[in-house]
Amino acid sequence: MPRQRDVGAQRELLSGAVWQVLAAEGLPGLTVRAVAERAGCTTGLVMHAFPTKRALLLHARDLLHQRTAERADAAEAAGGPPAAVLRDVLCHAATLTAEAADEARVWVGFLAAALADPELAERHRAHNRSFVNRVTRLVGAGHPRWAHPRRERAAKRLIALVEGLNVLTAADPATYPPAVHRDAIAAALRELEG
Amino acid sequence: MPRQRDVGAQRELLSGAVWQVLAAEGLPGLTVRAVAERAGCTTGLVMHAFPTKRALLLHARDLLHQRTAERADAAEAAGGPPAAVLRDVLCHAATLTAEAADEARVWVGFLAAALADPELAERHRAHNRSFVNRVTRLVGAGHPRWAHPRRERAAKRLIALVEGLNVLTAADPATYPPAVHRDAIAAALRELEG
DNA sequence: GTGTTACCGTAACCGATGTTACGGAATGGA
DNA sequence: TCCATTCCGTAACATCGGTTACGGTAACAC
Repeated sequence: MPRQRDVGAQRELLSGAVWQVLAAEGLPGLTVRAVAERAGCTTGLVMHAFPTKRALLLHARDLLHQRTAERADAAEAAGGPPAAVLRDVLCHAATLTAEAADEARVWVGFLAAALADPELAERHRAHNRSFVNRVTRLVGAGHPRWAHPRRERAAKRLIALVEGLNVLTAADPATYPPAVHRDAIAAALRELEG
Repeated sequence: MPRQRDVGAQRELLSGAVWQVLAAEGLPGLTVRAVAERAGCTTGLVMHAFPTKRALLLHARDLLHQRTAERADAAEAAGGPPAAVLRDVLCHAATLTAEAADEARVWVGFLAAALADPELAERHRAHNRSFVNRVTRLVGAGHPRWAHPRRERAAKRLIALVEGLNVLTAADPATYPPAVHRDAIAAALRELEG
């Protein structure tokens, strides 16, 4: 039984390379060769770790979802008053750091790819809906008297605001610095409370 | 002097074909051949109307900007109380119709392309900034006492909300029907007035 | 140390894509 | 009617991208 490999670790490494390429070169630059180069290997390893390029993209998409969900879980687990938890979760989804800016560019790349790939689109919807559910729950924690539809509408507004800022920031960071994100989130939450 | 052509009309036709391909096939499907087929011609005409594929994209992008600006101008020209004008302009930017849904998908395609093309990115920023200026002006019409920075922050929040909804709707129209757009715009404007 | 076996780098293949060059066809004037 | 000239479809070219197949190489068992 000769040398063994850790397929899971390889796939995570390659998914990370996918993110880097998407952040640096955009969707048109996302080739198997570019991913291999970022990962420090050749296309041979890539095509042995994944049956096809689409499988690589799907894995990278799912892993991104998982990572962001973990961060949101952590923000929730920190506890505190409902309004503060909601604010923290939204801030973790916003573009307040350089890494978050990269992530926003990656997110746009995946979104554009999803508009041409039903399976990728399905993952996108599943991810976004689970985020809507999370924020709906957090809104409900601060407003127990509100009926579910009202909570959900408020959640969708909050998410749209944050994702819109992320998308706009991806193409024009100078116009949408972190202060704009913070101000927008604060204003939206103020409206929710008042 | 043999047959003459209307180069401008050809370019507009081809730009329309670019939008159709982008809406139907997404950015990966946007090839010169696909555009030619949509336009009912061959790649020969395309490459005679534009020196290169990038020039075609830039023209299509600019034309899209121009059309949306014209619609906003029309909404403004209709007149009425400042709050109503602002609401109408935002509603024209939102995804309330099937054509608007196509447009949102096209917008995502251009955005993803812009993240890999500095010139396309420059056009995107110019367009978005002019929209920020427009909305800032409309906010100011309803709130003459507000200083410019406050108007601009409010405008950026409104635009982020609408664009976020558009982007999310492009991938998941069922979760973000027109009613959600209308509700979000109404709530944001209510907060602005109150 | 040696043999066996899984791993992966190399390199080729094939379709697709942007771009170019040529030639036929259609138009407007003489 | 015929010609000259512009336009654009055809088809080829070079390159690139995803995928595949082969062969060397490195690790583990004995």
